[in-house]
Amino acid sequence: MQVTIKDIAKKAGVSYATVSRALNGRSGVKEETKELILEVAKKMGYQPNAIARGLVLKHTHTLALVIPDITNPFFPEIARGAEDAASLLGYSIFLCNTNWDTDKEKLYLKTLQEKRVDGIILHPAHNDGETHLYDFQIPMILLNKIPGIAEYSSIEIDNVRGGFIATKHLIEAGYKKIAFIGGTESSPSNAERKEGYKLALKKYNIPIDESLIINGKFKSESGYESLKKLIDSGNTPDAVFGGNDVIALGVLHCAQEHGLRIPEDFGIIGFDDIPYASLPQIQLTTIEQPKYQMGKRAIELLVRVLKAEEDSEVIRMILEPKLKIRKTTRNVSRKLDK
Amino acid sequence: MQVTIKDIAKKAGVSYATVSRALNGRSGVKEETKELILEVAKKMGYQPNAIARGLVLKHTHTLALVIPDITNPFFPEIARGAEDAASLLGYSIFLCNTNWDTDKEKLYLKTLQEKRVDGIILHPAHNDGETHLYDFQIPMILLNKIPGIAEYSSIEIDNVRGGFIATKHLIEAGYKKIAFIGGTESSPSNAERKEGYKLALKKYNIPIDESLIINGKFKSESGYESLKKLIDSGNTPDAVFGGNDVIALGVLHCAQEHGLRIPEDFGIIGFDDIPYASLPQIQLTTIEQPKYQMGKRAIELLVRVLKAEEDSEVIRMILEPKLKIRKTTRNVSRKLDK
DNA sequence: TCATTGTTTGAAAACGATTACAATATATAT
DNA sequence: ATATATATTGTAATCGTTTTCAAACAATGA
Repeated sequence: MQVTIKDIAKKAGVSYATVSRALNGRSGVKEETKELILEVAKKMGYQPNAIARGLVLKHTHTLALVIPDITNPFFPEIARGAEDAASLLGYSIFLCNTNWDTDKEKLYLKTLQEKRVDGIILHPAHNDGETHLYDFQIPMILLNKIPGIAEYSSIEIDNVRGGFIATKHLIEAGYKKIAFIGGTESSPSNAERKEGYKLALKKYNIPIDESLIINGKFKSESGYESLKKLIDSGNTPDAVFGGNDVIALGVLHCAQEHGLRIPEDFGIIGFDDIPYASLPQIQLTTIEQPKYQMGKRAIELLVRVLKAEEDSEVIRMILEPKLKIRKTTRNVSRKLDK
Repeated sequence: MQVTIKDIAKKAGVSYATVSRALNGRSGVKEETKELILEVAKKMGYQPNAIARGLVLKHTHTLALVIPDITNPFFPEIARGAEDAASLLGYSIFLCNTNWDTDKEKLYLKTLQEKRVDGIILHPAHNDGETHLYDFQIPMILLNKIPGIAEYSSIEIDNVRGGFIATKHLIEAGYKKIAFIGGTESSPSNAERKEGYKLALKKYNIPIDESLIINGKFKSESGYESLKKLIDSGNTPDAVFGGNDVIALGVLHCAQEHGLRIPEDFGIIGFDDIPYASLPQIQLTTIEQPKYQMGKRAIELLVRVLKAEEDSEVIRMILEPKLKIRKTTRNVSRKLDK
């Protein structure tokens, strides 16, 4: 049925050890024999069996990408970056959606261990209670750090800085009453972005008004509701920094419904730069996360630790967030022109 | 290093055949011994080696999803549907992006063969020149049929019907001059949607005006340009059926820029129902493809043929497109109310 | 010609599981 | 107690590779 190395050996009249050597380009095979073997292999349609090879070599050239949900617009680009890098380096990738469920995450990690993947890149479902990560056998790098688990390398972006830049942009564009509408309070990235927000206000000597800081969920509806509450209570801000783009989109929707003129009287900035944000009909100003790069770098880092003989040290790679000015905030330079 | 079945056998004082039997719940092991073995295995932290198992069993419980580009908003839901179904059935999934490149597709198919995946679900990069699919060894099911390759089962949607429904909706909403702005002319799905468009016009005795049928690319810019040309040449339609949502979005953008009142004076319908379409700021009327279902069904079908002993026959599963009326077309029922 | 060296090759063990078959232990019937 | 059937266990082959070690061969120099 399946053509094996032995079949080739028989037909070529050599031992299968020689065939293996020839096929893998090992030295110590006469050029002549090698050519013969290669030809026979081709003629017979030989397909090496990676399973058998994996068994003896103890690696599979397979990696896994474990993320919450590929359907979330934040992840496809990461996945793409990861896959491009992996395929370039000769690795295949398992895609695993945890659906933000720690139990499913555990389960996946278990199967991945059984399937002997060489390494894993994981975006944890939650940032707490990830105790199952402690005694983990397989090299792993984290997207988003988990506070308290120091043993894994990670790729992160500087959320504090991102929050700072976002708020600074709003201030420089002349907005005065700037609200922060965030996601889950327990999420570290949310906390960090908020910290950046406060930092910027402080730097420009703007008092921090806690009534303008709202925690909700990383959902569009949450952004919508939060702004609505602010407006209904007569506490309408003239700009908001959304904890992520999805929230900002909800905010935008609400603002539009209330007839606020954007960006003239009301500015909105998000975070992530998901594909939606750049749609001509949306044009959301936001902080870009280098998503493709995150995926790519994560794989490259992972492969580097795989190749390293000794236990490599823990590395934290911090990527820079970048301001993308579009149409939901006043353009600073235009303002300066006046 | 790694705990094997032999280690367990030694510690439990039995042969490793018995261990294997106990671990796999095979009959013919005394309850007592079985419990002992299970306990020892647990205590030693045994992780079965799927590679070794795969070698003898000749299956890997691994599938692959080969698609053009996970970054394209059409695919994440398919991927999610596929993965959910697969994980429920005990399979893992390789994610492979061909980037619309037949060579890369070929290469992936080769590695997947070497890695001995049990089956593949493939959305071909192109619908022609896929000759490498002919002598393929591994069970495969196609997303989108390839004309002329009859040997594979496939999951499709009825594009002709989708095109028909879309156009019918436009007609019933009272639009008179309906253009079709399509994607790549060579793409079968495009041709089929166009056919549905013509069918609907015929049914309502509307003459087909070839100047209102435009072929371009499946890109937003293409939709934008195509409508612009129509407008510039004084041939402005009062509605357009876009070959897919991305095109329709480009059309929408152009229409908005030209101050056309949507949906009062100008109607737009797309195809696919990508996530963008339902954004509150967009609200594009469209034809929904059951993307999640497509992924799910594809996996289920694939697994069914894997489990079937005999060569199962070729199955074509045709899914139904569904009209999603949103805000870029007049609502039919409202019109009827008058 | 013979020892010495370097190249090619082959035999066999190993990777970690499953399973057919044989062997042993236990239970049942006479 | 003996023969027979049944339940439990062990031995060894197998899956398709890679690789160590030793054997065979060819080439070189004395």
